[in-house]
Amino acid sequence: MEYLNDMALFVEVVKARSFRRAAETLGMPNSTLSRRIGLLEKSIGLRLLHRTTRRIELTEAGQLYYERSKRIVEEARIAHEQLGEMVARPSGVLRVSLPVDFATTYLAPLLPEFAALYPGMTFDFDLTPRNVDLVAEPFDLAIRMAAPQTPNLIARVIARFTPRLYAAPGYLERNGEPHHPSELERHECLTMQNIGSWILHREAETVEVKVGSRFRGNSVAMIRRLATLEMGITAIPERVVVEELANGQLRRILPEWQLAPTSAYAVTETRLLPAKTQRFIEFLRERLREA
Amino acid sequence: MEYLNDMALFVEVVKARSFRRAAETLGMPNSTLSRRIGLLEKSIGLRLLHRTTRRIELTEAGQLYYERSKRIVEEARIAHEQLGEMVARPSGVLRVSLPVDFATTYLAPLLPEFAALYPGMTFDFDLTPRNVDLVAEPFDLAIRMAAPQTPNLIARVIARFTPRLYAAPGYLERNGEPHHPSELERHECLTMQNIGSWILHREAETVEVKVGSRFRGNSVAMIRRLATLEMGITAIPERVVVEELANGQLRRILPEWQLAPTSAYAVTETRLLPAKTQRFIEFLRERLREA
DNA sequence: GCAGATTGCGCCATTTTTGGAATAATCATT
DNA sequence: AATGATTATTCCAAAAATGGCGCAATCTGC
Repeated sequence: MEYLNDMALFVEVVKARSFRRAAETLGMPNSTLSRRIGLLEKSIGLRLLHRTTRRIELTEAGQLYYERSKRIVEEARIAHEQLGEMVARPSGVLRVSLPVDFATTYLAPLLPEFAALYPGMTFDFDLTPRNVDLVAEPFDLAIRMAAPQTPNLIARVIARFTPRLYAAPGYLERNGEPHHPSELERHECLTMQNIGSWILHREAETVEVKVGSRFRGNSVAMIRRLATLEMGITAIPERVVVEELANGQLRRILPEWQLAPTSAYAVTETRLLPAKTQRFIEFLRERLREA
Repeated sequence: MEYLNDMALFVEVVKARSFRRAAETLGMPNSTLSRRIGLLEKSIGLRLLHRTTRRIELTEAGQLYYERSKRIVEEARIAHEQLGEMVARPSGVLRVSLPVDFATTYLAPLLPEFAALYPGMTFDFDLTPRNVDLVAEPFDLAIRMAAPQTPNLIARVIARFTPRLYAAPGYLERNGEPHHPSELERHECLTMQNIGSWILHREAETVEVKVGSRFRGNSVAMIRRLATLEMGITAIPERVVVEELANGQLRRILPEWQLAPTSAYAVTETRLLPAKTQRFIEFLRERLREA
């Protein structure tokens, strides 16, 4: 079963009708070519071509073998070219698993442009909080808000978020506006699940404050809604609340302070990705570098 | 263009749904298999299968590649099996170039049996005294009465002839019967072209006698005919004149003496022969060992 | 004819590939 | 949860393939 490469060499020799020319087009020394063909013949126990130094002629067996081989080699070449196209030209269905919030806030606005860029692509988004199994399920890509600790998964940062603090004017009127992070501990701080404290930065200064409230959720949209409903202070990237800021539903507080940046990751099972996936990640990185 | 073998390995891995099992059926260490598949993936720039240590799953690219590859590999396997059959089961046309005398005297009687042995074979005999070019002309085999001095031609002895001396009774009556080789010089000795002397053996004794006559020919049949027509003494293998001996046309003389054996050769362009040629040579060697 | 050019093949130092053992990682079972 | 079994991958010494080079043989242009 180790004769398949030699088959391709044989086809090339027959096509070129010469060892030397075949070796040239193949980019290999003719000593190698000659030996490989000789070994192929020995392995099947038949001489495939009569050779003089000036001319080569197919034997009966060689004729038969060539007729079959050239088709086989050609088909193999096509199969590889097709794969090559997958690497070069984005097409087909891109299956992405990603969090709802990321999809609606960050991805959705970018999609029309990306889709227009690559007309051959279609999209299949699975908006789910769970961490899908990239190996078992047919996803090309997952977007995660935290780097996966699983080994043999490749994670690339596609966006860095710097959450800042926002609250509804009504909430601030009722509870007062904090002027230093330390004051946050006595406020309602709307946080995502599993978050116990905020680490706040101002220039080189860093303050960690324990935060908490009666409301927690795993949805940024939910947190934001709670904030506009004057339920508390939230730490959230600016882009998420740009509309609420514009119409006055929310107002930034402690404007000199910001939280430690968090990142969004494009997670894949491998680095050897088809073009559709590569371009998508590339595009997101470019557009979301500093979100 | 060096990925064709790896394609076969990939197909095997997919079929076995496991590297280990595939390596087993392929008879290779799984370390090699793993590395080869990995290199294949790297060379095309796409991952073909998602692997955990427990399960193998095709990627989209892998699925596509497998669909194409399995057909290609299967066809290649069939092509090789077909060649294998050419080695194993003799079939097709056997083209032989051989001398007329060998054909009529030695080969013809054997042909019915050989032809019956291999019904798939047909025969094309070219009876010619010239030395055909085995490389340029489509002959599978040439039978020669002398070893070719050309290199890169393979000659196998298929028969050894021990010529003995015969003459027609009428000739002997007229010219007397010699009782020692030395007497031959004054006889009409019918020889093949280019033969100047006979080397005669009796036990360990050797005598060389200059021979010659008014008749020479390159045909044994011609020489034999001249002998029966009482034109002289001839040195010829017994089998050639068995009929003439039986009906008294010829008689053996100097019965204790015989000429140096000569050989008939099966000459081919290579040792890598299809079954039809191999079996033919084999058959001739068996039946003509001591002619 | 004859000389130069071309071609296939054998030889051997060098590079590449291989294969067994160790390692990492996953799944089933307790 | 933890253990044990199974499996893919990595590492490194050993084996194999490679590729200039020279040789022998042949063909082409003069």
